[in-house]
Amino acid sequence: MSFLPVEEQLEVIKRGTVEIVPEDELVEKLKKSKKENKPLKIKLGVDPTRPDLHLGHSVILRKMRQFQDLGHEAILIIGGFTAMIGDPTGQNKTRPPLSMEEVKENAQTYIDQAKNILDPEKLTLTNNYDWLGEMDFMDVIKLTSKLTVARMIERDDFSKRFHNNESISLHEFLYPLAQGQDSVHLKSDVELGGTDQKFNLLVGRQLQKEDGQDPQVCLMMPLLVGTDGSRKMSKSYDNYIGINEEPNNMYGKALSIPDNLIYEYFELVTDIPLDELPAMKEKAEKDPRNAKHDLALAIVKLYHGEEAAKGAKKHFEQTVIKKEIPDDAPEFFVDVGEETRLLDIIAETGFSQSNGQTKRMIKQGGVSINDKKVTNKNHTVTLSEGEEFTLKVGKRNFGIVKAR
RNA sequence: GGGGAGAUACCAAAGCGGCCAACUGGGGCAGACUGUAAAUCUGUUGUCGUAAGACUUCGCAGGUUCGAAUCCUGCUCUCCCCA
Repeated sequence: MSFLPVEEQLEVIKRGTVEIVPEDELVEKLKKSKKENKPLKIKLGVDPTRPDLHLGHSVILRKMRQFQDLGHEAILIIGGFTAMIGDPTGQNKTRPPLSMEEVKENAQTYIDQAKNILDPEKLTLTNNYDWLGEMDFMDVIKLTSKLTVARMIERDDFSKRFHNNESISLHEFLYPLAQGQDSVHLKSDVELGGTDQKFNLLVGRQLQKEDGQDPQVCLMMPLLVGTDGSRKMSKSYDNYIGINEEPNNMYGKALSIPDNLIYEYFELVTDIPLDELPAMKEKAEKDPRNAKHDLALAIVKLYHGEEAAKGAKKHFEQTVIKKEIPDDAPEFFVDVGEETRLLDIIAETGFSQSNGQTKRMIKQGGVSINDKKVTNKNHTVTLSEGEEFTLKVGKRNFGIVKAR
């Protein structure tokens, strides 16, 4: 295949990118690749510890996809070996190491999900266990001699933990070296990572240089801010939008982001064309309400298709804006003529964690039957043949209860 | 190797023999409001029970006591200082 002009490639590559270190080397590599008609090796290491991918992960995976579309070679490294060490990056705690079995399982789920974003046909998959597992103690010691302790504790998260009197296990220091060794092994041209990975990516550069290789270019993507608008998107903060999430949830969550994030999301997690971005930016400022609906629609469409996206929009309008019962409310059944406690019905639906919580919600006016608030926590219902009612529990749990 | 400090509910952090299911903040949940599942304000926040109440929870295992998150013993883990 023939490559696009370097300028055009660069434009795509720089979409949403925070930093390219160093940019001129990237330009050189692109020129050379075009001239020799040889794709660049784009490396992305992933940790198979958290199998549920969300939009935060998608930022980097999408960048990887863009490189694929430009004709370069995407190499996904499953950190099988490194996961068994436990990556400390961005954590304030030591991560528990995983077993071989868990790694395999997680890696598979990861890949299955990543294939929603990457082009599986053009993807090279590797596992760093294959080469890191081969190293003997001497090799490891030689590797450690290439970085000083002072340099190591420069790293943001290490220095924070160090100053907060939190534990840092020695093996965690080996993580950046292991990751860097991956680059040496693969002779990667570019490594992708979040801004929190900068240190690790730079170690890769250094090790490649020492090995006499042309060092990789480090490309940092921003950490996507989560739906809470303040912290990075993460499962543990519960501010994430999962890529496997149900369309309705996905849509609603997308709408809950603060207005000032609308544009960023367009740029980083949707595929709207580059030349439409400026118009979106303007819309996000002038008409945030509609821009956000466009965004939610675009996101759901990306993972579930157009139909589902429209359905999610409708669902949202019904339940949240008009506060009506959605078309797709699940059904529950009670026995005909049997006096049944509402408490038990709700327990059946799974809308509440415990009877205590249900009682609390009733007390606070969070439960209604046919749009009428239930005030008595011992409320009972008796349905005759063919009778039914709509049940609302909390903000967004709807159900239809029928006699059986 | 020696000395010291600490481990409390989802997180942070009070409590230091009964009034503790445990102050407070964050988070969560609910209500009001809103273009929104945002922001704000208010309420609420172990499980079971109609209720009275019962049960489980304060690192783990035992013990003292009428009674322990609080006292004692052992264990595990973490941090600091010295070597």
